[in-house]
Amino acid sequence: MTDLIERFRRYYPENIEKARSIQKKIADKIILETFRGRCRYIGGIDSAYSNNKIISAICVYDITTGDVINSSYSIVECSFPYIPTYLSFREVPAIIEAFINLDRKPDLFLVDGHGICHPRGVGIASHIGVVLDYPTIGVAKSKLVGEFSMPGPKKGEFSTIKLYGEDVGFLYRSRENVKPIFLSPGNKVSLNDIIPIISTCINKYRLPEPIRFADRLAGEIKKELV
DNA sequence: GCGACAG
DNA sequence: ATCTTGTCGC
Repeated sequence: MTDLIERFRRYYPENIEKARSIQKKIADKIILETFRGRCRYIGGIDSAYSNNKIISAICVYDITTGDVINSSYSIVECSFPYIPTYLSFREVPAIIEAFINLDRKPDLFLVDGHGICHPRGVGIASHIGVVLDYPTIGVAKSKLVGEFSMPGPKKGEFSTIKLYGEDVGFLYRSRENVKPIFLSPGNKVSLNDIIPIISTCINKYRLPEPIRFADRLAGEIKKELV
């Protein structure tokens, strides 16, 4: 816990100018090894905004029952503007606080946004994965960078996303005839791990269940805020 | 210089 | 992300 706070501070810039060098330090810490742990409780992380506040929510989903066994959230004043490729500095403070508020920690996290599919290999899922020292997978709804072709129209079809000539993720058709989602490793998982893991928590919707629940929770908190 | 650009 | 009603389609 004190380690967590320490890592959070070490990787948080004092100003926008230092954000880029911080990202490079985080990138050096990313581990892309095969995930060996249990994969039953999957956490979903998503954020919502209200005025100048960020509401981050976490829901822990049990893939064997389909239930959310625990959840938490935090409300934090925005301390960083939204700048493409620097999204994580805006949301990480609130996410860390929500994580601290979470009683039952999951086996890994699904984060709303990209992982290593990022210009410097440090999307929000990777940033959070390094700060929490946790396995994370990035699940984004739209493109940031990379080259790819569209996957087939059937559920489960996918294509590879390349960046600087290397494979960094997948475009995954999570539901028939629906716009595919962008998947990439965040931290402590390999490229080959992510589709099998994601498929265990996709039901009848485009986004995986843990993220859908987190999205809904953040939205509810936002409503009660007024 | 021009276009692209997670949430 | 957010502002927003109805509406077309499975």
